[in-house]
Amino acid sequence: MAELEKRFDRAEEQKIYEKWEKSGYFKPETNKGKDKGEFSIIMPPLNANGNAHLGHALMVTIEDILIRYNRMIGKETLWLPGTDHAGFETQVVYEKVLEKEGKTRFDYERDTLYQMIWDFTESNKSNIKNQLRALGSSCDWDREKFTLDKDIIETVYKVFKKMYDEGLIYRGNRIINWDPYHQTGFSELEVAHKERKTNLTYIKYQIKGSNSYITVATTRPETMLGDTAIAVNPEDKRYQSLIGEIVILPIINREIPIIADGAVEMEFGTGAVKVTPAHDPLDFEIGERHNLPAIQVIDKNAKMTAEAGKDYEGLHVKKARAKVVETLESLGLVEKVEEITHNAAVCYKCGRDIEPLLSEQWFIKTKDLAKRAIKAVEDGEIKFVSKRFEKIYFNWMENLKDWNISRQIVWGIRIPAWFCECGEIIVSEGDEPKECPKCKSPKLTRDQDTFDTWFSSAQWPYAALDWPNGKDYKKFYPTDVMETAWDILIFWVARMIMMGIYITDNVPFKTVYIHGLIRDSKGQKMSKSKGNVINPMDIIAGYGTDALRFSLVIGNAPGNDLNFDENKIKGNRNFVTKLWNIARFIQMNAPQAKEVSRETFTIADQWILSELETLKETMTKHIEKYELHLAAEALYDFVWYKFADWYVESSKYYLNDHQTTGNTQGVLRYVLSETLKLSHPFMPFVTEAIWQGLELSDKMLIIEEWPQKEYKRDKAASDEFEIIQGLVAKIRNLGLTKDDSHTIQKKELENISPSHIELIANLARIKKINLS
RNA sequence: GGGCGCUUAGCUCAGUUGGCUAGAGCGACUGGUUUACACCCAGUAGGUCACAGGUUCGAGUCCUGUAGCGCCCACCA
Repeated sequence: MAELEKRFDRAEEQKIYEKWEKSGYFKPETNKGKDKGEFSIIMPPLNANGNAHLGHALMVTIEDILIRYNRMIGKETLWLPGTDHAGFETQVVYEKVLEKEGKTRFDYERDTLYQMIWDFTESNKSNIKNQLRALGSSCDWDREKFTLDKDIIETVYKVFKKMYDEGLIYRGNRIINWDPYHQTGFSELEVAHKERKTNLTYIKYQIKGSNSYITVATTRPETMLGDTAIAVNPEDKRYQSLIGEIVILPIINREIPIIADGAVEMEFGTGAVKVTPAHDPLDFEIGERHNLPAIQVIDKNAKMTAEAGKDYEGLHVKKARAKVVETLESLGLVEKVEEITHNAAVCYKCGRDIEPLLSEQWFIKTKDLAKRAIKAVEDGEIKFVSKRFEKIYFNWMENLKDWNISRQIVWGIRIPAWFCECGEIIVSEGDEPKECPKCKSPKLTRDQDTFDTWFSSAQWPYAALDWPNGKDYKKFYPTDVMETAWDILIFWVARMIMMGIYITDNVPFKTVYIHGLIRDSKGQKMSKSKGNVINPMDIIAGYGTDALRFSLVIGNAPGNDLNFDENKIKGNRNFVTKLWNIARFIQMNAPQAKEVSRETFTIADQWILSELETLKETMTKHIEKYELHLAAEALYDFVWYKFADWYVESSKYYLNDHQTTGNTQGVLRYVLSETLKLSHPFMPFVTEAIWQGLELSDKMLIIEEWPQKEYKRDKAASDEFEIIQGLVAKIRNLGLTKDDSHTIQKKELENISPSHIELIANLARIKKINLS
């Protein structure tokens, strides 16, 4: 047996990890035949476009704790790792790489660009996987998946076709959020809103056949070139008589009707609104209800089209806006201009303006999918930790819109649809179609677009498990826990629930554990631009993985954001060292396994064993309830303030008495080994290192059994030991030295056996206690 | 406009279904080189649990309202 070093060497962590990985214990097969059931977690696929951050560290820590605990319980435990191509996100990252070389993505052919991003992604993947290893992730790397794996794409295609055939997916020319800078459409979720001051222009439209006008207010005067109606609220008394009248659209001189629609707010502006179905989401809806034509006056580069008239064609919207206002003013049609603050739609990544415009895209009808997804949570088939996230989930699901799943980018899963000249759309889940089934023409062009990344990640739970026939799918679906951060609750979790139920007729997971965001010490979000990002690998290098993991978990209630504080890490590094030193003490003083005899337990033995039983119960209960922060706290308290401070201290006295030496050694080793098992999910490295260093068994700690109830408590003995602790503390605070003696009154020793007076003197580090 | 949180010791936060004198870590202060550990040991101080009502034998915990802070969603053109 090699002697433990003075300090736990962080470099050992890597070796321990290699041993584990080589052993195959990360695989569910480790517990095959134990008949304790299954436990599974699919790891949220990591974006393969950068390095691991502290959020990943938190995710891995929580999941790894659950996995290691369940593995020790004896369940067949699957933790499936994966990476995500992260379509648009990765493209944005990669565009920055290109920018440094003075290029843009439009400088490359589709296939070349795809290959370049592929290579970029591959190198990131291997980095990030090594970072997960450094964090101690005991996931089954042989089952790793990538969202662009062949089998995943096949699943995505199969599902797309099924949804198309069943009418849940349709292609439509609808208003979408277009990003002229990135040249792609977005779903509602990728649009951010920025408060901004802007002019609200009041424009007069002449009513046909009269000299009177109706005034509308708009922040986007240039879109008036595409107006096809004026709308007022049907309840609005001011405009009752005008409904059905025709107005002359200035500049263009188009005749458009005044219509009534309930969506119009009477309080805003003049209560009359210009309707531009092609360039405003609300107007689009009004247009649909009233069968209004949609005239596209803005193109995908945010420039005016020919429809806007030759005076405006080619002008950028901002220039066109100024020109329209100028022209209207010269015609005397601008009533007034007010400055207002409103929320402008911008790209969530770069903050540039979003242009709502008409575009052919693929949409998912979400209404029915949402209904079932809501019910599953209402019925408790899926539970959220913490429960408050259910409210957010419901709030969003009840207001869902159809989901635009097509993106005009190269990096992603290409949509398997072909268009024929005859107008037919062919969706194929497999090979490229040879000819149009309708007109038999062989001239088919494939859709250029790719899927929204979330369309594939929404399918992750069943796709990664090889739905529908895979062995893992049959055994582990639905998974037990989906663990992720709250900021992708609706992007991802909600959509997985919808897709999972639709495809498998079963929920994709039973519990959703939501963790918080990690902020800097001042509570600010970490971001590259602020320069306050902390790299978990630096923390690991400085303090060790165990200290980092423990710090991320202790005192952090599920779902709450966490302010990262290096002092906390330091404190928990000290805790790791504490455990290490307990082990060193035991190695020196109880080097061999010893049988214990229960009949001759000392009060200290009784006390620590009783406390240990309590700890086992407490920790098990907390972990089962996903209260990892409380489990960690109980562990910390036991190891430091009970085991180290009192039991190890009193063992110094008992080890010197040959009558109690053997039992004390046995109990020291026993309590240590049980403590290591209980600590292992939280601090896997140091515990395994001690376990093997002290040769506590011939198995690795990672596959030891989670501690079960073992000792019956002797309450009287434990109580007595606690009274002694109080007494000792009091005496120690008197500032006596080892040569002093101290006199105490007999009545203070009421519940203490006289045989323990020497123990008290010993713990108090004084020579002798006299009684008076 | 709708929704969700937060407000507990100087700082960062716990506090499970309402139940003993409200806890931890860090910091501060007092004392201690004790044969595992100064990345240590024994202690001390510090809180009208944001505020105001209510329910209850009992409220940090449940209800109502107020204030401050934060976040999410949303079609004020």
